[in-house]
Amino acid sequence: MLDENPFGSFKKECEETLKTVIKKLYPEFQIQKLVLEIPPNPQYGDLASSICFELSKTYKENPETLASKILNEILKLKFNLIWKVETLRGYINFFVNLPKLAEQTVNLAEKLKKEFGLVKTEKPEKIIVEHTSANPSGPLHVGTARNAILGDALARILTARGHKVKRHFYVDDVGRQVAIVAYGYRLLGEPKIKEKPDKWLGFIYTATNCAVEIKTLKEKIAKTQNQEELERLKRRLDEYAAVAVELESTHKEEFYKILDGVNSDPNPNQTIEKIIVNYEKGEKETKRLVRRIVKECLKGFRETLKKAEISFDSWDWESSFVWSGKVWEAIEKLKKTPYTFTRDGALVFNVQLAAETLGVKQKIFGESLFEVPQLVLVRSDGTTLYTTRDIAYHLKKFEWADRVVNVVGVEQKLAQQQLKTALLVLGVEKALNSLIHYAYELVKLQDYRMSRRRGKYITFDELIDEAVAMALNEVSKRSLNLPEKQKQKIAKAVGIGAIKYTMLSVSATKTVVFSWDKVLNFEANAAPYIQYAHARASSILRKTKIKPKKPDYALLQNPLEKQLIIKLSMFPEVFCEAADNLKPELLAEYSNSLADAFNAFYNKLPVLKAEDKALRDTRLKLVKTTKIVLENALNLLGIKTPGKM
RNA sequence: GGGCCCGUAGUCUAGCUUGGAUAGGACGUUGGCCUCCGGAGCCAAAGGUCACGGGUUCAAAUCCCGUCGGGCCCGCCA
Repeated sequence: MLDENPFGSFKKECEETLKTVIKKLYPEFQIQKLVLEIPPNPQYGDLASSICFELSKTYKENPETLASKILNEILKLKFNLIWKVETLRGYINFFVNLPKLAEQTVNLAEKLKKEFGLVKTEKPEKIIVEHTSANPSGPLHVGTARNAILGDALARILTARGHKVKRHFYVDDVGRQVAIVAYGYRLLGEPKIKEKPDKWLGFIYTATNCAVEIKTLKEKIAKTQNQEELERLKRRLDEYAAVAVELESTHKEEFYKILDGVNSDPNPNQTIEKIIVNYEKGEKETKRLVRRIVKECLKGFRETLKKAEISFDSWDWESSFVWSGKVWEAIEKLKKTPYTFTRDGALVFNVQLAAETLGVKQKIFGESLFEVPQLVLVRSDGTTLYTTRDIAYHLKKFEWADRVVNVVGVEQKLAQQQLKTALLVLGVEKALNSLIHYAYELVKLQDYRMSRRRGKYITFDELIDEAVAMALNEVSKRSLNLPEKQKQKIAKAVGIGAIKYTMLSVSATKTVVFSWDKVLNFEANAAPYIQYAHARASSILRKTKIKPKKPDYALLQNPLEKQLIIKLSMFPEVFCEAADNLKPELLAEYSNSLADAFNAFYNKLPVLKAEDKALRDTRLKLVKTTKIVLENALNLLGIKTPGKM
């Protein structure tokens, strides 16, 4: 691995050097940690250690004296990638042998090309990445887009690391939301679907839900005496009335048909529940209706995801785990443990007791002493709940997988913890460390909260279409002589790249406040900036037929060249860290800083018109390496790198 | 009531796991740069009580305790 990681080799050498010397001078000193860090200023070297501050505690000498003693010993050793070592104010500063580092990096990149930096793990695992898994009752929106983009990047990164990765989409077809759509669709007389199906079904969902809410709220208001409660109900009714006005304006005829249907139904909620129960039973007519709707919705999802170049290996239907009896098998097994009991006809899982008995309470739920809420597994009417079915699903996942990464919103944290506990009860021991909830925060809108129920959301389609249109406009301004088809291709790469970068560059634990301005401002967004750096590198390489034969890396003396070489040499390390810690944002940030280094280099130093041939050849090598690294890095994030833009 | 997450210039954001030298970057603002490989670019300037208060340490944005703001969860919803 070290041969494939130039900067890592340098770091390793610094570590070894320090260890050797400290062991010699202070044999009894236990090195706790030997962290080498990148100094704040290049004049302090390329890597530095503050170990002397640590030593000074034990040996009561001041760090500067210790540093010079250590330096004395270091200078007796032979170096490979280390060029020189200095001390300053107690720090030991290592300077890299730049020509050597450059040569190694460039040669590796030339040899490995698309594989450069993608260092393979020593312990390949079978990993399932479950992501997106949007409820099939309406279109993907900007929130699920964040999920899809994160999940897709994680899958790409883990695959590149040498793991066997499968991407799964969990189709949540069992449950209330889909049942509501089924109800509404039936009220409409099951018409042929004309527009994009997920969008159309999203309308039916919102309209039906709205009609049911209005009816239910009116009934409650008629019965309520409590003034405060009455006010609350009236406010909600007003909200849904507003939603109704909007729905009426888009699909008037259909909306009234649904409204009338719901109003003439003596008990709509009961009708919806009946759909849920019948579907779970696998009753023929309900099955036909629901499956039809969900299939249509998934068609819409696929179309959207295809535009974003996000694909899946498996679509796992929740219902299949119910019908195959797998859910009940799991329930029966849990029933036999001491951790379940019956309450008011429902089957309840005592998560707290199970976690404590298995000794995993702290590990799963943290240090605090709080009482873990119990989990209802089976309703008193005999139907199952989401998390129950998820248990069966995960038993299946772990039959194949060594590790399961679930890209699921942070609001489901408790459910994921309860799920993990259940799996441990059922004997899936690897779930303890290998069931990973990759939690991400929600995407919010500036003025209002997104709400599927109220039909207030920005769809992934709208987002893509707007961004691509905007990009096409920009491309047309700049590259007038390109054929239309190529312009469109570039616009797609730029527009979608901008969306993906926006989602990937913010840590998953932070809420994203969505604004059109942020995504569509290509000046501010880093994706077009990075792609531009890549296009410039490509342009240089396009313009020359020179195959640099005799580069001389000692000629690279300019700080801008140095900065670029160091950045390039760090790519394998950044990649490994991103992959092993599931941190795509590291690659986003890295790509941006590499583009910075390249753009600065490009602006100041001529490549093809360099002062002499050897220098030209050497710089050409750097350009080539930059192109390779930018491609590899962005590719891991699912972002394209067009040669022209 | 309990648990978890977030708080860094006017705005957005990195760094927090593993404490280290001058807190990186972007938008916006101000001022420069196309006889030179693509100006979606480059250079420079201004802008910070790292929410607040304690503590640990030679050293705290980073670790610990507390406070305040914002969010999420604690459903026979998903």
